[in-house]
Amino acid sequence: MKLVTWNVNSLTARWDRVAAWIEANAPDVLCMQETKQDDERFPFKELEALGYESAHHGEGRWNGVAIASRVGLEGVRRGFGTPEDEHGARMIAATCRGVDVMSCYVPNGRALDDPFFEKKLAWLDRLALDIGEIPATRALVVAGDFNVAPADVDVWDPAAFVGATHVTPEERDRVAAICALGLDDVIRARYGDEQLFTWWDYRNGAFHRGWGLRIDLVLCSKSVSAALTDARVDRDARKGVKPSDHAPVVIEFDWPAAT
DNA sequence: ATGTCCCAACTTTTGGGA
Repeated sequence: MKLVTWNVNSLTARWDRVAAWIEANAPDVLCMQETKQDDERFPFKELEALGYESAHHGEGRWNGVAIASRVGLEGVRRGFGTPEDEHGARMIAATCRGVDVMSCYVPNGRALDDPFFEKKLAWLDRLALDIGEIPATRALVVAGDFNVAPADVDVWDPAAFVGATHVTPEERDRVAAICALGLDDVIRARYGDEQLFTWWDYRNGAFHRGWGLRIDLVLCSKSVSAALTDARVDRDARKGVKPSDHAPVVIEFDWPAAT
């Protein structure tokens, strides 16, 4: 099974590229963030023509998350059903061939002294509560744009981020707490100390200068990570005409798992 | 330090957000 997470930065602006990427890569499950559109514009029919059923949690101009699947899509849940939902359409969950999948767009936080930073922390706390205890038999993948670089190796220049969001102990502790529920950051587990990024600012030629962050994560429960056969970042998708500022993160795992 | 992109609207230019 091939599962992908990709912050597309407007599915309206990105549809041609996303469609071409789907055709070239044939994911079984595609989690998207920042669709930036309402259900009226969401390409349900176009995705269906490509073989996917999809579920969207959108709000229009901002945010918006989706899951497209060609291996089933059951038990769709939009948002947490708690006050943290006021921070926007940022979480959608569904079960795809027995794997519980969450597509998340964590609030950016803006700046350390901005009220939105505390809301970001609260949102991450809510995500941890929503995940809760993970039974050993449960297959769960929590994927998306976390807007947190889990460690300094995930930052092109840690000195440039002193005093900024995405790198603080408060944010990193919360991501670590989510992993401590029983989820593996499978890219980091696979690449050791190697530096690799999933996001590069549009400004300043950041992509070509290698100024990036690894903020898009795929966190897998033990039953999934034990079946993992590949995990990678499709950096090439950040190249070319009208790219998203994020690259897709791709994982593959044997599923149903070998017994 | 801020050179880009995307969206909406009091829309052809500006402001907000990332």
